[in-house]
Amino acid sequence: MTTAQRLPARDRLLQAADRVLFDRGIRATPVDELLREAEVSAATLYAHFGSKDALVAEALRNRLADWRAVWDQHIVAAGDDMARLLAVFDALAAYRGGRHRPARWCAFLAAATELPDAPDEISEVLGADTALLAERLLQLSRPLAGARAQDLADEVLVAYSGALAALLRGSPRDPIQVGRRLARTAAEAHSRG
Amino acid sequence: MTTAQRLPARDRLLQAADRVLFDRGIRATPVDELLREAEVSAATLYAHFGSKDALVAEALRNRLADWRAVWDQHIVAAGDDMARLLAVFDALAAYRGGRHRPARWCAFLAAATELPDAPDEISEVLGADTALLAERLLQLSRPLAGARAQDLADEVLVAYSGALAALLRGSPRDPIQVGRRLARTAAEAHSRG
DNA sequence: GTCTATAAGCGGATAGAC
DNA sequence: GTCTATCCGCTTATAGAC
Repeated sequence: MTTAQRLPARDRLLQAADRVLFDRGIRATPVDELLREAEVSAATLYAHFGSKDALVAEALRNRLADWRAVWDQHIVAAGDDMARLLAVFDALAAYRGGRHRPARWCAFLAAATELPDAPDEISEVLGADTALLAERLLQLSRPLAGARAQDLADEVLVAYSGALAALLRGSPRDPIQVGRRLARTAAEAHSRG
Repeated sequence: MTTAQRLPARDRLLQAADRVLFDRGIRATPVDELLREAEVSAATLYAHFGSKDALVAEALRNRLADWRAVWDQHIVAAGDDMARLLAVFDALAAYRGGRHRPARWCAFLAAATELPDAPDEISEVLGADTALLAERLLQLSRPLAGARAQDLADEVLVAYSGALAALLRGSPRDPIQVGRRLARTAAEAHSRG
């Protein structure tokens, strides 16, 4: 183990952004708080990113990459078609229990709500998250639902989004498991034809 | 038909708030825009409500009352237990097609995200919406799922929240119908025991 | 060259005075 | 109803430290 290294300012900023922004709220978090958390000066932030929005966008892109990787792992580890489809819920639970401080609900949907007039750079990340979900769920639905794969994929996307929104709501207690149940039942119904 | 009456300033403010706030965003809408929309002066707003937050809270309370009424009607009009449980989705579709300008997704969940440090007055309305949903869905689940009514109610709440979140996401195309399907399948599964 | 500290500009939003 | 004070948040300028 080498001595503890201090990360460069840019990385400290991204870490602080990921830690604070999606937990306490993007608009609710002033730049000064990020600067304090990251122990970085304002000049450095604007030298590296140019704006708060650009820092938000980069933090979201990193989060999407991490989420995709976690989801990948859970798909690979799954044993059959049903488990592969439901892996999105296990991945979500794992992601939220992992090294990130869990967002209050969903960083991408929160950004969409909090920043309705956000620069394209930001709305593109939500679009990319949604596209990733829609495409993968469709692929994973095919072996289970055949010609009705699109219907099943839509249903799982709604169940997944519902788990996230229910986290924000605070009810039911364990929305990710509830969403998973919902998705499993839908998949079984389509399998029976 | 009598001559068109000009509503009092307080009502014009509440109408403008309902029209603009939940469509364009609560924080994204400056007070000045509400004043222009309502054709009211700032002094009047602060005389009646005291703050923007208080106006938001009142607009949310009105919205919850209207939503409850629409849901009521759809439950009463429903023909059997299954239709009564699924009425929440038909009511949602009707509410969004009704006299309100539809919110971008959900006024209550949006308020929760946009105003994480909101005064109690505001978070209470989200709590009331969630409590209304949870209690009613549990009652409506009993005839269909018996001892497992709580599980079914949780599932419908997640499907409902997912329909709303999917509106924000922009995918799938018709999330309310997808949520309804999800809920129906869940209910059928519980009915078969 | 990278980063810090400080300060100040500036627009926008809330609130209250007149 | 108009006008204004005040505050707050984002951004930039300046000057200097490691």
